[in-house]
Parts: sequence; C-alpha cells; structure tokens
Amino acid sequence: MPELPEVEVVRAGLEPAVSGALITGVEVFDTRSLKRHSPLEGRFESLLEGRRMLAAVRRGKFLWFPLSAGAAAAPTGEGGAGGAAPATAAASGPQALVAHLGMSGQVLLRTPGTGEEGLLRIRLQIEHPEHGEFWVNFVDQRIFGSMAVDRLVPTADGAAGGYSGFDSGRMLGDTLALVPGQVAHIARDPLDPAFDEATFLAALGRKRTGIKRALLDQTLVSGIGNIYADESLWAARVHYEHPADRLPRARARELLAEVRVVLEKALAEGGTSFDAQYVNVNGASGYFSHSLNAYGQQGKPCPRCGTPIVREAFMNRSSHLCPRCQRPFRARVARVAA
DNA sequence: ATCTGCTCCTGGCGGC
DNA sequence: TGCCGCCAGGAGCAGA
Repeated sequence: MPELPEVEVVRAGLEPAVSGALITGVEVFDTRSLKRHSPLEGRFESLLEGRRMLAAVRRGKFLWFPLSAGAAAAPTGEGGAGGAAPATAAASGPQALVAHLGMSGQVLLRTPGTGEEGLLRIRLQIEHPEHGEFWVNFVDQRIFGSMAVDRLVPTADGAAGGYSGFDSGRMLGDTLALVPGQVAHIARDPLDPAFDEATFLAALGRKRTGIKRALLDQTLVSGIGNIYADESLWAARVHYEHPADRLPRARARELLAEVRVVLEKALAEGGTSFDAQYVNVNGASGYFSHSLNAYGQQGKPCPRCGTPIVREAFMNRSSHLCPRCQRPFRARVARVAA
C-alpha cells in the first residue's frame, strides 16, 4: 500500500539525512527482511559498513541509495558447493542499498537511542558530516518489504535511473544513469520526466487483460497500487475490468492524465494513511485519505453522481467503483467495420 | 510468450 | 468477553 506518493514522501524525508552520510553500523534483527539480498553479492552488513550513501533515489515504489566505492567486502563464500564463489561478484562496479516497503514497511529516521514501537527488522547507524548521527530504522510488520545491496546497471534509455530530488543529482555523479539490477525490469513511473507516454499507450493497447490489472503491472507503468488505481479509474470513469486493448487511445490518455493528477495530489498531501502503518520518516501520517473518492468509500455516495460506491472482489483483493459512472465494458457489434 | 493466480507474513478487528 | 478466522496486498514466480 505504500504506493508512489508514500514512497516519495519517505525518499524526500531521508534525502537530506542520508546523502553523504557514512554508515557506521548495521544490525539485522530479522534475516527475512533480506530476502532480496543475494549472498553472492557479499554479506549485507559488511557491504554497507564504512561506506557512504550518495543520494536517495526512487523509481515507482522502489528506493535505492547509491554507495561510495569504499572497501568491497569479501564475499561470504560459505555454502558454495563446488567453490566457484566468484570473488568478482562483490567487487564489480557500483552498488546501491535497495529498499522496498512492500505492504507495511516504514523507514524511520531517529535520534540514536530512541526505542522503536513497531517491528524493527534492520537498523543502520549513520553519521552525516553536517547533520550528525541518526538511526535509520527499517520497520516492517508483514515482511513483504526488504532491503538488499545490489549492483547498479546502466538504464536502457540512458536517462537518470530514477527521481533523486533537485540537488542530490549532483552527488550522484556517474551513478546518475544507473539502476539496481533488481529494479531494471520495473517501468518508469508516470511522474518521471523520462516516462515514454507513447510506448506506454502502445503497450497498454496490446494487453489482453483488464485495465486495472494493467495499471498494477509494474513492468508497464510503476508506482500505482490498489488505492490509486481505484482512484484514477473513478476519476476517468473507467470500469476496472475494461479490456486494456479495447480502451480507445484517447480514453487511455485521459486515464493516464488522471493517474498523474491523483498521484500528484496525494503527494502534495503527504500520502495516504489509514492508520499508523503508513508514515513519513518521522512517523507522521499523510492526509490524502480525506480526499479519497472511491477507495474504501463503499456505501458512501459517489461525489459525482450520488450513487453509492460499491466494493467488489478482484484478484484476491478489492476494487471500489461507482456503478453508475463506471459501467462495465460491453463488446458491441462493429458498425463501421471495413 | 503471455496471462493468471498462488505465496510470502503478521497484527488488527469483526463476528459469533 | 474471548477467540477464531478473515483481511490488508506488492511483487515474484509457477503453472496453464
């Protein structure tokens, strides 16, 4: 549920404290939070200690922090049956600390010594040259989120790997047009200046699936989750099961425009929080939940037409829609067929 | 190849 | 009141 706006709130909050900060200590309290970390890369803690984070970058719902070159830690080659443990894996090229919040992850910036109420999985102790010492606490109730150290690879289009704020772009230097290997398959998000609208619309037009499924497909467009998919579809008056390949190009373009409006509005309001689960780096909640028109509004009147919003089962989760504004697609007999 | 649906995980809360 | 079971769902991957 942390979707693009919530993750961006976290990124922006971390940026000033972590950019240029030295990692002085790493504690992993639950190794399940390292499920995206490949042991071939080296030991997570060893890879981080003694290195600096150069910036805070985001693409869609993924966050990463490019690392200074520093001492490449020796890979913990144990368990290497056959002994082909590649010493090159850990030492090759630039790396980044990657974070994904999953469903319930939080990254909290704390004064050293502060206790943590939630389920603390990983703690980084950092020291910023100007701002001093902090604890970066990765809290995650459901452990769908994770942290990892991963190699950075060049972006396919040569553009910046993700959004890193105005100023930290400088600090990124030659790591600017790189993206973590495990994020490379994730599409750019609709707020990314390098987002290719024509390519997206063309790909959408080829998808033989429902439009909401397509919006949630992070390889097509990233950053959208269940909340903002429902909100965007409501705003564009599109039914969630409308076949993606049958949505006229102009309607698809309108939908994309609504996606951007919804994401930007949520971002401006600090993200959506229903409870203490979704918070910024200081633990405070956002206000967008007061602006929801469809998600979670079942039974309440549609703000546009007054018809009660309904909630329907969808992919082991739920969809919220106005049954009057968002009519199901019905294939019609082609009238102007060639 | 493309699409669908299962799985990971735990706390909160609705309902009986 | 107390407890059971449902619910939240991002993303990767297995299987169709």
